[in-house]
Amino acid sequence: MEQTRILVVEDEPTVVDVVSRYLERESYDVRSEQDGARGLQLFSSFRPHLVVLDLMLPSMDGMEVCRRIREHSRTPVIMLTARGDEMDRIAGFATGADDYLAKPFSPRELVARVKAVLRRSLGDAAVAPRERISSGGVVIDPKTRQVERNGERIDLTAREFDLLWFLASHAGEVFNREQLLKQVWQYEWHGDPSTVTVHIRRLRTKVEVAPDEPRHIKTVWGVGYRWEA
Amino acid sequence: MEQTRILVVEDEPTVVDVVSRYLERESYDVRSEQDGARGLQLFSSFRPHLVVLDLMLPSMDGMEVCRRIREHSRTPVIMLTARGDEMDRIAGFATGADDYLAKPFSPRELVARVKAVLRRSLGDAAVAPRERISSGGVVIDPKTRQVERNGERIDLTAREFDLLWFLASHAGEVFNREQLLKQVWQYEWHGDPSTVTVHIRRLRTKVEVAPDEPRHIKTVWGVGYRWEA
DNA sequence: ATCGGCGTTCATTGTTTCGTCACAACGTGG
DNA sequence: CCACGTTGTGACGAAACAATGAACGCCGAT
Repeated sequence: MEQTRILVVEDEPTVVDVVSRYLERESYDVRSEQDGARGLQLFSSFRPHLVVLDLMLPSMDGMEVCRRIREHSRTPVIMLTARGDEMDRIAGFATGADDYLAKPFSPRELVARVKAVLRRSLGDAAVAPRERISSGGVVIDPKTRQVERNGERIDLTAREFDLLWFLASHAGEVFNREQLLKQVWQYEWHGDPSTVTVHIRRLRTKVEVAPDEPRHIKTVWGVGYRWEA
Repeated sequence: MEQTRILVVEDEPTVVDVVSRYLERESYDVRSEQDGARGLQLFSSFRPHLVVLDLMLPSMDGMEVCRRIREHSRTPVIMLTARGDEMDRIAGFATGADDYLAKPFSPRELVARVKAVLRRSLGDAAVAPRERISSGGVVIDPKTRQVERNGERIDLTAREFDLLWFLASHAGEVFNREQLLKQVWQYEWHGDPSTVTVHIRRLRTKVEVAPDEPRHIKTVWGVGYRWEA
């Protein structure tokens, strides 16, 4: 079981210390960084599931960090702010954080918010560890990003894998093309829904035994697609 | 199955992204527009049940948009504002918004307000999560769009499913053909009421054990149809 | 600079579904 | 029980939608 990773970017050591201890007690994998720029670096390598971000930071402030993160990821962000005027400052710009917490806050409150955000913004599937899915002879491993069918390895491209993973980890649910574009492709990207169609087709030729009579990747006419276990 | 539609008019892409994600997670049908004028256009075609509106917008500010909306519709509006003085400004003018939210707000808070306002305007049905209905041996699952009768899977087309979902989720209520056209078919569409008759028939042949002696999809003579559990 | 893989888009073809109609059957009230 | 309005039926063409095949451009590796 993969631990859920949380990145804390905060310059006050005591806050970092307290927050980390509380989060670790909930068995999250916590790492921290003291300034914005290095926080961003760690974000890339650590790939956290959630970021706790102080608004006031050396070298690059929280808003900017948040914006950079959002440029290429949907990782939820909880913003820590001082009271009053700082709150106002955020108001002008809208940072797009998933939640805000005004200092001083109780660590328990933060833990509660972290859990709520993880559950609600990413869904139970994302809070749950990313384990291998085995579905009708098809094994999908998100860690190695490898797929096997009856022991035979199947080579998928990055997009193909992401699409397959999303569908299979929401087995049974129907998604239309717009939803798939939003979920699997990067957000804020207005692509052609037919892109999805083509990727579905390529996935079928690789994953399905009989691509023209798909057993798993079903078409729901007039609606979208569904992974059927 | 008519999804509740929400229009978000907000120029900050990150806010749009976060808000959309949270609302979509509650299975609302969300669309967004970046400026006031285009927001109004989308309002006409999309016909949302609720509008989330930023006060500060390019091309036409939120208050003006709200006023225009109110000229010909009662669609509820939730207004997003920066702190303090802007809040006061709105209070002075009466914009006719149904609720206000000061930035920065947590998306959870917004979702809560959206639900509260929707409950007031549309009733509980619009807020209730779309979960599986089990009614007289028939199980209808809106997530997977699958229907079962006594464990046997029934294949329905998109329209058939939507019609069944609507009827079954309003069990006991009678609807005439006009009402069904409005509720189940696309917003504002002028079609032949006999279309409904035909779909009812097709539904019966698939869902009913004895289509000519329907147990669930009852005809109310001279009025319309009713789902009987 | 060139090549090849990948992701995207487009035009075309193939398939499913929808809406409509004419007519039959039915229920109701006179 | 007859006449009339309402509902059910079967079939068909149009429209909507999905699958396909191919081409293009981007980017990183060679």
